[in-house]
Amino acid sequence: MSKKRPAAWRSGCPLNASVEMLGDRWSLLILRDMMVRGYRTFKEFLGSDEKIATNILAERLKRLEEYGIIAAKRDLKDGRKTIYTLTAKGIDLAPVLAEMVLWAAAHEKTGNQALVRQLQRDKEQFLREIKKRWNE
Amino acid sequence: MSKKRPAAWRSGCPLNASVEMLGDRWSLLILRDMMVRGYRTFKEFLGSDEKIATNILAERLKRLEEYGIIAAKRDLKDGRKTIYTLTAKGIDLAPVLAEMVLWAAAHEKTGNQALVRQLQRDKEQFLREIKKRWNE
DNA sequence: CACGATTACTTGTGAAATGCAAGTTAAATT
DNA sequence: AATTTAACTTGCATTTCACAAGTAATCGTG
Repeated sequence: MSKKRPAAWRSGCPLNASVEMLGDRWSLLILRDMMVRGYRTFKEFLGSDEKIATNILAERLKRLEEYGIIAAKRDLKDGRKTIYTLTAKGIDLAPVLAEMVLWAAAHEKTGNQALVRQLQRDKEQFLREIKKRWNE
Repeated sequence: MSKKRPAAWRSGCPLNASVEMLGDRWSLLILRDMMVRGYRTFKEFLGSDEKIATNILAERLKRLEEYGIIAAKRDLKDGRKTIYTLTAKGIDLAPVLAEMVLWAAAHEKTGNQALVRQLQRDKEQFLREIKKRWNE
């Protein structure tokens, strides 16, 4: 029942650690939703374009929390809701997401041009804004 | 038998495109091996620390080629070998890998400190060197 | 306070991906 | 000609994923 994380990484390479934490088809999209769109609840994540299944979303949120990338706490105003937030570790993923967005936008036909142009114009400022927003 | 790539992405978001191409536990490690270590053959990839299985490696190489991230050609000196190289699209992934390495190194206990320090000292020069090396 | 709606999950089940071991083919080396 | 090497392929057990349905706690409304 309870999933165990591996006690140690497959190798000591930092890239391997990243891949073991984030190398799947959903984790980075959840973080995008938090970072760029300001999503914070289960239901909001479910509403994203990619249509994640509820059991997968629940499992990924738990994983990300175990890895210290996000934090979960009850909503004080509405006890049904869980509020998910980025930790410092999670906020530090912004440059990774930014580079992945720029790469795909440069080589594939993609939408979301507002975000892409903003990144192309001034990536550093974009990253500063995300940090600032989350440190409030 | 023959795997079909999805005709269209799950969504138009560029991050989703990146995740669909690279969001698994092996693709980025193969690219790391090419980019950082200079590996170019099936056997070299097999020798990496993370111990990929031969069928998975074959499938991933095919995928990466289909996506235009790497190119495969026969070795003219040794007809048994296939030489895998990065395309321009593949070389452009260097910033993504660099940010993932820096992130993991900042938040996890990892090895490969030589690479990490080099990136921390001067990421831009590191990226220039990779480009230069691959454009020869 | 009863009752329907909402939120965040959990469970069941079939399909697909993964991992391991072994086998195959073509080309080079001895 | 026989052996070795490189790059796969195949078979099979295990794990993960995806879809649909169900459930428990909490909330808003009459």
